[in-house]
Amino acid sequence: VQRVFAAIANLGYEHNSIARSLRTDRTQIVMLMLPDITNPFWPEVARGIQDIMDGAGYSVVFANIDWSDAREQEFLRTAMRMRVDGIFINPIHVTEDQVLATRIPAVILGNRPGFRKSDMVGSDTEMAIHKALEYLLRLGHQRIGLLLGRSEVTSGFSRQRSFYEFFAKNQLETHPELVVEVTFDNHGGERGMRRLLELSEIPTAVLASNDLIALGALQVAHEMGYQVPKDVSIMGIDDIHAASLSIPALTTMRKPKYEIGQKAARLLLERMQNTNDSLAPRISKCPCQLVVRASTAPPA
Amino acid sequence: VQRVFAAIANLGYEHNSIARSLRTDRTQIVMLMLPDITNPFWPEVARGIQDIMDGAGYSVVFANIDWSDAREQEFLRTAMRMRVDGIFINPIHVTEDQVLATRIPAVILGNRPGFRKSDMVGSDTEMAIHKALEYLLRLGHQRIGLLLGRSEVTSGFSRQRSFYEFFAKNQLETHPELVVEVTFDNHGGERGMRRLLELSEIPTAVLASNDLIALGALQVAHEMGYQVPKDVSIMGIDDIHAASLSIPALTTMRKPKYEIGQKAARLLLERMQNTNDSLAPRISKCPCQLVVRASTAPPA
DNA sequence: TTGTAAGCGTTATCAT
DNA sequence: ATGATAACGCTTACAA
Repeated sequence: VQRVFAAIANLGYEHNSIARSLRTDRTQIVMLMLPDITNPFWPEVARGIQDIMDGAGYSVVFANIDWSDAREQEFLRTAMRMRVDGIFINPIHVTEDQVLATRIPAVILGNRPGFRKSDMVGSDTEMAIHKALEYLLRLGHQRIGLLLGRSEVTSGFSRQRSFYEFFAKNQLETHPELVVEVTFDNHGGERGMRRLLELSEIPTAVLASNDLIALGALQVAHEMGYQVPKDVSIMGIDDIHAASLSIPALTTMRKPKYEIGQKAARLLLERMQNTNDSLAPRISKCPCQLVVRASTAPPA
Repeated sequence: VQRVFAAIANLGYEHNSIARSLRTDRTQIVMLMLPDITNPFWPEVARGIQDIMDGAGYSVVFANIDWSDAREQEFLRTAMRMRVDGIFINPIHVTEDQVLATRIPAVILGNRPGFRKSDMVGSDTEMAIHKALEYLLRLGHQRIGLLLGRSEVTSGFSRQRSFYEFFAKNQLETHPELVVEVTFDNHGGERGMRRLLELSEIPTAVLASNDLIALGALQVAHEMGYQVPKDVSIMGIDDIHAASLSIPALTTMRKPKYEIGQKAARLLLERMQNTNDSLAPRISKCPCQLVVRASTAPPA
């Protein structure tokens, strides 16, 4: 018997998980669908997911959607074909019905008001914006610009609403010309900041929807001869790695990326266990944390 | 018959690729094994790989090794268990024999002298260093520091050799104290740069093994009150996205990341077709390109 | 052309 | 306990 085992080991035999999957209808594979693997925000949540899923015996497979509608649809079908046991998705074009139609347990990454029957884990964007504006106000800023990331997804709008809510609550006057809608990357930040700095009266501080945008804004401010934070403060949201490397280093609201990943993984594991049981959908919004670095200061 | 098809479509039926794989012994899945999904270098080569593999009907699965020996071994076994049709790997601890033992067609990403029987596609590091040093020399720099990324892998050593070769060829005197070995991340760059700037006579230019290191160095130079590039020039290698966002933007050697991915994918496809045929191992080193930005200038 | 049956490597079930 | 056998859903080879 021992010799048989030895022989088995020597021949490099690996259990055929294909056959097992055919029999058990479980693949021990989950798919993580992301709009853009290039965005430095995701790798860390991916790591949180992986660390939990690994422990539960699952392999995590990444799908790179690249903001494409067709690819997102296609990967949803691929997930069905592969018979993956679960899905993590930051949905862009896809609707909740389409996700549910796969009949694969899924957890939504991010805030998607349209997904009411699904587990969802994101960060508390409203709170992040509130805290950020509060901080800028405390520094003495009154004239605050907003570089508002905008995509097909609704989160852009909710950010805008948070912004106006805060202004109303603090009895500050709003300046519509200080709110600029931009794409979610650094090009958007560059274009948006250029517009803000071409105003006759520029803002004393600028808050961006994410760090990529803020970094683009920083770059443009520098090019146009403005000193940050002396002439204008700039602040981001996310706390991606690059935010600590810029000069000046970026003040930002840190999202608990790793924890988001962990929490999502735990939700999916539960969901996969209670298969026929109708577990109520849970949504969790992780709190953000102010990280003060060098890109913000009191107005001149 | 049409009604049957309609019913099939409505029920969201997807072909069971598990059963097919069991029968055909092909999964149409390839695995991409990376040491650190967080490093902004990889996403773009991943995209090159995906675009080609997608076209050939393969799904690309990412494995995040996280620099861990155990995980690397484990994922190699997972690849066998999953019966993936091919592997892309940037190997860290794993030997060529271990990869060959899986009997899965593989392409090596990067330069690994130890892998003599495998297809390999990386960038021409020697040439990159040569071109970089040549450029700094042309600017008038004589006293050049080197922040040498160091890992278990041998590429660090070959970079060091390129460095000394270049100095010998140009009859420049070498200063051993100007060569500092650091880890491959921005912390390494910070620590290394601090050491260089604490020397009684600091270098007029610093070349780093990658952009992450260079960005860390930039940060420290700024903290310690040195102006870049006036007081000291800093240069990186890779041209990651963040390199264009730093202030000053980083001069660097651009590696053709997307093309590397494409070429690797094409090699793997060939290798998977000529299964029993003994195709000779091909190694390709993609040329790097100088990208001049704002972090380099003639010495004061 | 159309249809039938064997077989892929497991796991689960049912006898022994 | 131990061992034989059916079944998972597909592909393919062969028969009608």
